[in-house]
Amino acid sequence: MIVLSEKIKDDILNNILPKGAPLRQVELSKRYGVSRIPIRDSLLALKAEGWLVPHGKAGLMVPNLHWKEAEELYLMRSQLEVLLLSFAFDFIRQTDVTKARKILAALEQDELSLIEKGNLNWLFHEILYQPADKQSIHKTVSSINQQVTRYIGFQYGPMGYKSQSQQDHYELLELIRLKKKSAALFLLKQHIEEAGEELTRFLKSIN
Amino acid sequence: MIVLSEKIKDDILNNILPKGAPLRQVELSKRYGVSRIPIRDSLLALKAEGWLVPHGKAGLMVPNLHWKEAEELYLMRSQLEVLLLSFAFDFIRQTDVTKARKILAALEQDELSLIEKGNLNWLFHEILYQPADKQSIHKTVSSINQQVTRYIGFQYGPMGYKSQSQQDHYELLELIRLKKKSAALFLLKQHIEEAGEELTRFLKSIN
DNA sequence: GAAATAAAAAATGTATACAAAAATCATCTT
DNA sequence: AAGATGATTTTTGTATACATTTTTTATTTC
Repeated sequence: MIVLSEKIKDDILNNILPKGAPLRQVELSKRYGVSRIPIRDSLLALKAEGWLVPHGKAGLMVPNLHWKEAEELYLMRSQLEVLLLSFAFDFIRQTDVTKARKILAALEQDELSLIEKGNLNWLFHEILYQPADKQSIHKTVSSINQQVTRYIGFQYGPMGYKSQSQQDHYELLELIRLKKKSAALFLLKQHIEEAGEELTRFLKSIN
Repeated sequence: MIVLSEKIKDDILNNILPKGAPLRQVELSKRYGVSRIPIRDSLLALKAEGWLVPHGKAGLMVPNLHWKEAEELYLMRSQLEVLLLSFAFDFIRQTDVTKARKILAALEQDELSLIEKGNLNWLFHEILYQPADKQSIHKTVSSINQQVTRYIGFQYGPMGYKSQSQQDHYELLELIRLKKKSAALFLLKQHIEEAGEELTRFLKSIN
């Protein structure tokens, strides 16, 4: 079985848990069929990762989605991921590109859940960053991307975002194949910034 | 009383807890005079924040210091903090500069503990970033700086680092006062990169 | 009727007890 | 003697029970 905190993350992503209201430990313990102790363990870990925020003097809650947070997450992504790609660039092998291409193919399918799409998207980027061999940065960026998945329901739902994003992905692989480093870095920066801007614009519009 | 996880952090910083060996929950519960439950709560939170890492199949340990991690932490600092300063720059007020100056004065004292010095150093930077009003980025940068404090024993101990750093700080305030934005951003970048390089060099030399 | 206070209820925080898993040690085999 | 196997001990993981804090509700006062 998957770890409890991952299950809770999924339920946050799928809007099963209420936003803005305190999560009740007994409720959760009934829902997941365990005692309050492992629930507490998970909640505290999720709090440390930014998935939950304090609610008043006691209790934790799922924070509401906010365009400002999305904007900042994408800002950090663009800064750190361009850095990772620049370190990785010369070490990306043909086999990496092949792996990345397979993920893009998998992304073309239609029967994917939001979470699966989000994971595949991150997996694609991850393959390109791995050769940088920067574990600490990678970990931070991974955590930021996890956070971004909270907003992904919008990205792949109401927004017709997918196609442009996929096109960027293919172009990026092509630039890597051609060893055009600065062009690749610029495209990646654009790709992330545009995704961030589009998402931010959308979030503003629905509030 | 300070929260338990903060107390444990302090003890990690002061090398009171063993590095590389699993932390035993019963030992810790005796040391801190509480049961294992709050110990577990703290350990899991610290794990999520990167202060502890898994030890084999079970248990957590304080990771050993490694130049590679330090290097990466400073890389992230330089990327994200320059970003924060660039957003903050036009909103930094005279009162902020005054506050920052006071912190620098406090840093001149000699009877400060390593942790106090580290905190004051971060406080100085934080004052300059606050006007950017970027809470998510700020939170991430704050967490990275917390991590950096693990290495601070070296920075302010064996290394004669302090004076150069302080000088940079004063110069930075002066550039802000003169509204020389790009010069200030460049100095900050330099300041962080040099600190990172010096620390990294030192860590390499002692291994 | 609104604000303040006190009592009740509910929720979180912690300790103890037990279950499951991991690590250690001794024994056996080759 | 090195490695494998199994028993023992240790350690972590979880449930239950209790303590403390927080929140809610009811009551009082103006």
